[in-house]
Amino acid sequence: MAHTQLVAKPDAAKRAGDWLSKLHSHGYRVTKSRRAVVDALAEADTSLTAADLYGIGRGRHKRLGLVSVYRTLEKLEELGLIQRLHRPDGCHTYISAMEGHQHLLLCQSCGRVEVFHGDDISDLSSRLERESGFEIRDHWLQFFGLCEKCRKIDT
Amino acid sequence: MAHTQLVAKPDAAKRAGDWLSKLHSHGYRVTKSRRAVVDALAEADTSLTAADLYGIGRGRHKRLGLVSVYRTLEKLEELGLIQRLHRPDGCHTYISAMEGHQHLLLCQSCGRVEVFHGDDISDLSSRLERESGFEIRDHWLQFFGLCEKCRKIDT
DNA sequence: AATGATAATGATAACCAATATCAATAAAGG
DNA sequence: CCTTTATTGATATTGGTTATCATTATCATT
Repeated sequence: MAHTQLVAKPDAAKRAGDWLSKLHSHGYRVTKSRRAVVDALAEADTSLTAADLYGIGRGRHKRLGLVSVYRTLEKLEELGLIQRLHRPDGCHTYISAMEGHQHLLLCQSCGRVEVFHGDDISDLSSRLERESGFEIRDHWLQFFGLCEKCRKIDT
Repeated sequence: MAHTQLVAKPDAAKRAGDWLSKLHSHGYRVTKSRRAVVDALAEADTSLTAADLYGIGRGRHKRLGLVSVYRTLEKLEELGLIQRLHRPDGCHTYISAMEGHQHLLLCQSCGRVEVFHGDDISDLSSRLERESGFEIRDHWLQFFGLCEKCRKIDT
């Protein structure tokens, strides 16, 4: 197992621009609604729900509709630019996907997300395929807890 | 990492009896509705939704209501007798919890669930706590794919 | 076995995230 | 500038889950 390390997030403005050009290069139009959602999510350092993005996005584009938030997120996920997270209550939140599939550390209090590298589960995965006969297509590895700040606040 | 091994499920009738006595010993009453849900889930070899259990349970107890299914599942989970699983679409399914927290192998086609042992993520967990400052309280490790039967059927 | 306090039930309504509908609007290549 | 058509947003709808509440049934006590 390689050394585990936390990953620093790249610059938000650059990322937003990258996402918009990627949308454009795939035949999707760059609209004010999409700009608003992309900017909001690219700047975030926590995972956000569609409702969160709707609230933030309307600060930038007053006419923004909730449905457009969902549709934009759908496209961004399809292009592999963001990752949809599953919360224990069944709702979804979204974060930018830095490089392919990520393993995550989620704060149950403030929503902060840390991404980590260095855990190689491919050998576990292939062992399970051999022993179970399954063809493994996807996996989730997520840790839930309290981040450093929230540990101090929540006693 | 210890040797990974699949786990065989214990006898269904015994398990159902155990669950009912555990409910009783915790001050919960043993009703026909709860019997129906408990029996249905204890016999299952796949994960089931609340609606599934409602359908199966009504074969045993005609008056069974969907709400009682949810309430029974809530109690069983509270007592650590079953485990609630999170599907990518946000819905929930339920399986019997054999021994504490389980790591899972889920068939995306038929719902079959295999439990496996031998993956020790406690060292990964404690390493992440040191490096991130998080206090880790829970985790998910789930693999999704096709079981042996469904691989053959779905080409 | 009968009683009674109260946990549990189930029909119904309510809730909420997510999706479908559809006429009106705006992006972007020509 | 202009036309095509992808996109928008208000609204209605879906589907899983939870809340409400009068009625019923469990089970320790008698």
